[in-house]
Amino acid sequence: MALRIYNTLSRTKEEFTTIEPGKVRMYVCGPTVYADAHLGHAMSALVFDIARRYLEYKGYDVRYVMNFTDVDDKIINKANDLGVDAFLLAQQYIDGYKRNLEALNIKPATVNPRATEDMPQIIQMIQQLIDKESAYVVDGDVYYSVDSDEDYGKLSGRSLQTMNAGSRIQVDERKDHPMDFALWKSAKPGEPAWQSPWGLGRPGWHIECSAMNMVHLGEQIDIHGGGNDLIFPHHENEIAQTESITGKPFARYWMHNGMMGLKDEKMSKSVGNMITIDQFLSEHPGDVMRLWVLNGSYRSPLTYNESVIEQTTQGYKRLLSAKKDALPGAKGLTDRDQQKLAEAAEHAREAFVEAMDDDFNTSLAMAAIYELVKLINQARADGANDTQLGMAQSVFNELTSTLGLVLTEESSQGTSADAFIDLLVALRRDLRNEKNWAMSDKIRDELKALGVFLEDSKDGTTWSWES
RNA sequence: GGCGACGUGGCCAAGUGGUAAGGCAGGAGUCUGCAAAACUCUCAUCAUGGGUUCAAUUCCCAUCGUCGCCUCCA
Repeated sequence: MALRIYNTLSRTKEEFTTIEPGKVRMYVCGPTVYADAHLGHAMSALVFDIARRYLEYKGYDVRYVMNFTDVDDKIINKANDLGVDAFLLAQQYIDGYKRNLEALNIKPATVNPRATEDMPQIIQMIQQLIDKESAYVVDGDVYYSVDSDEDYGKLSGRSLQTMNAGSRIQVDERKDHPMDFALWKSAKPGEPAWQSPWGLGRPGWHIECSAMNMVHLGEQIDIHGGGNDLIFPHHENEIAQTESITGKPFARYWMHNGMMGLKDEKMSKSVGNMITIDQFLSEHPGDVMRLWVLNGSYRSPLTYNESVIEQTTQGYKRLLSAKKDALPGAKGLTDRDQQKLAEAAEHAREAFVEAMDDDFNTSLAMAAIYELVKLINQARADGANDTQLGMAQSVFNELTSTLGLVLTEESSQGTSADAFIDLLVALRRDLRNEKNWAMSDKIRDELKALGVFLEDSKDGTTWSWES
């Protein structure tokens, strides 16, 4: 069964093949680092982490590049306001973002380039564009000429004729065409600047990504990802720049995730309606964020609200239930039932793969996992022993970890408390034997208030730290 | 104004030309001293109006509504 990916370029699902057999060159647009990252960034990072993990599960060797845009008006303005160095300010947010990604169990990228560290390649590419007459210099600024590119607009489905540039912002009179965009901006006082053939200045946003792709992945890549708000103009312009230079198709598959919304509006730094990743993770496990993304389609928008997070948390607890041990008095399944369990687990794996192969249909893949949860819990209720459960649980672990779920219970904050809890549970057992329900319930309630969760069964009591 | 996406049960959300996965919540049971968990059973005709078809939620058109992009943005 072959993996199919929805390609924004063709607006259809296409069978996935790579430039180099067994290897995937993948680039994902990372954030502009001038503020704490919010849930929209988390969504995007999770979507592509899941895609990457699945590609690796399929046996691909993935070279995964996620950049940081670290030179930009907003960073410069903020650094100037604070009176700090822009490069260091960016570094601070980069560090914070990396901590966020780690907390969300997002695998580290193979490389995290930052634009200011690939300046020679940026300048070289601009020069190549000028040499090919795809770009022109005006007073120390360099612009890309959209008229030089006959298929400009192919990603976003826009034609130059129908685009009404300048309808909302003023067009710079010095540009040949209103849609021409800056490759290089001459330095203004108080801005970081680099020496170039056109004088001191700094690069435009779009050329940075083209250059980082070139340096870290080469002229042609397999997958280029990012939020769908980047389709135009950012990715359109990346294509124009890179293909004008190489004359070859740039990325084979363009993948775009849907936007994160908050109260019927896109969550964004500029609108100010955002929940930061830090805020979210202070109240919820990282798995809940990931599960929320997995519940839907990566190309569709996601709208934040408390009740959906609550629902997701319940689903998360259900997943956790599959990992529990056999019941204390488990007698073991018959060989026949054990065989049926093994077959059902295998079936779940097949359903999972089939779902993921269809453009990463995580919603369907989760349905397969929930089926497996039910099977495991049924088997446990039917008396399966740990070995028998373990066979199905290993499939469960394989599938959930492919999606990047961690699913480890918050274990004891300090193991030193465990002995005391065991002692209380033992005392409570005696109270229950004496049918002292009032005292035993009191212990259970008060432990719960402390975050310790007791569950009684006819074979004894188990306890865990509640998350 | 242009381009694109979407509208499925109380909520989240897959999906298909032949009468609708999964999760949460709800209802009824099993188990249990109780609670919790788990398990069993139960809960929709797919925005509206037309059209094509033997048959449409799935295709086409229109209407209404929502969202994204066209400006920095994951």
